[in-house]
Amino acid sequence: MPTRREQARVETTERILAAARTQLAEVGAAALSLRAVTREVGMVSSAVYRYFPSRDDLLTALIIEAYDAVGEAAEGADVGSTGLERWVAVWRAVRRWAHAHPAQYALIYGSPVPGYAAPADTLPAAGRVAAVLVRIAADGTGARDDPGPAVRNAIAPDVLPELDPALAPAAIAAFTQLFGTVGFELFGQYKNVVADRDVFFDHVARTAGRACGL
Amino acid sequence: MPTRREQARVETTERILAAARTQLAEVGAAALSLRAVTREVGMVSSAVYRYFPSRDDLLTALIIEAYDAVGEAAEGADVGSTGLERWVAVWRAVRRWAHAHPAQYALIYGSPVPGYAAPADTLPAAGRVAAVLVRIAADGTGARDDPGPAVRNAIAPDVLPELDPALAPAAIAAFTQLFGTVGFELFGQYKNVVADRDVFFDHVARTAGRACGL
DNA sequence: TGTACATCAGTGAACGCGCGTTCACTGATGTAC
DNA sequence: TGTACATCAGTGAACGCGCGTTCACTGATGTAC
Repeated sequence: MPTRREQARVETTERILAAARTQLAEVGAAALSLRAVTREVGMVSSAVYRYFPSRDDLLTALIIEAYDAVGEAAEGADVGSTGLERWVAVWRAVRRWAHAHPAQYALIYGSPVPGYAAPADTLPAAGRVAAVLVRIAADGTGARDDPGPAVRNAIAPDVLPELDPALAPAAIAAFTQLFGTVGFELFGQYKNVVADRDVFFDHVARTAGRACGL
Repeated sequence: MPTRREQARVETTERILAAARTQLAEVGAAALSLRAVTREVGMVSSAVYRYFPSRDDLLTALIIEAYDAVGEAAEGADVGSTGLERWVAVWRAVRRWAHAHPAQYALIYGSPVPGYAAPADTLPAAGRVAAVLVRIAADGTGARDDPGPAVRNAIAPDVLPELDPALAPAAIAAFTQLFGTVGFELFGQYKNVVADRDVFFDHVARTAGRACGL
């Protein structure tokens, strides 16, 4: 059973992270300020150091949180359908999450925060969406054309062990296309270019899925 | 004939922009500081206001500069070959420019600077790379499959007047794929995933080109 | 060509502001006997 | 169950720092006559 202290610590940590998320949405990662966060929480600025040893550690926590959140969204959408339907459902879930949390999306898939180097702790969480897509592609039954040994060997060995090596380049290209499309939409590059983004996105998703043998 | 004053003004403006580019590479757009820029130029901080009315105007100038620079790189590569070769040459030029100028790339294709709204002045420069790609696709002779009226209508009208409407969705997806791939490479998402990025990139470029009827 | 005035680049001081982090402290909570 | 001590969350003051922008000024450059 957790002591009162342990309980309070968990709660306060969550309050700090929530305030940090709000700050993130308002001013972005580069301008995220510990003082503003603690002000919002209602504690004195130095108190945050009882929870996070520095600003960078708070950023790292936010990054892991965000990766886990998209990852969960993707995993949660991977139920109840098969093949191309299943693939499109996951794409849509990622997109929906991004639209609901643009600042967190920018934090993990946008330009890196200068002067901040993400530690290795973020890597497992970062791979969750890709893992879902690869799992779906691995179950595919459609046509797949082998890009040849040169391209196959361009992919890091052991990165997608469950997947037919001939499919790996297409899978990584699809992964890139997913985040590229969502990012362009979110960051305003489709202004005056793509009118109906739902339809366009679904089209891109299906095209990428077919290229992955679905 | 320009007066000494006019000449000096042009030179000083260029020195300020050059210092701003250096700053951009060091600390990123969000942290770019007028004081640091003027320090590097060797003038007093208030002097910059003779050249740019505010920090945001300096940022705008940097953005337009960057769009023009990639645009020029793309246009400069669009010579001496045809079809898929020509397409791949332009892709490579964009990638090469991005690798040479990662901070400027992040400024225009990365997450937007919070609190900064790009004015309409940036739009013409922003379209140059896309214009080159569309020109190449319009000359294509390969197979093209029509995605159907629903998807065709998802594209904003008049955005690509020179292009077969059946090709427009593929062209925009290709455009997205180009900047998505370059961005992922630059921002570290391919770490431990793509080993030979030259080969992978060329493969993606060719695949996208074929999808655009090349 | 020379003079009188207007323009404008750059200076230096000042404004009010916010930042990350350290440190000695108080008082509440938890633990061992 | 009660007491003595240890742990630790949060305080408040301070550190040294950098920021964007304004303003009155000096002195060089340009223009009109």
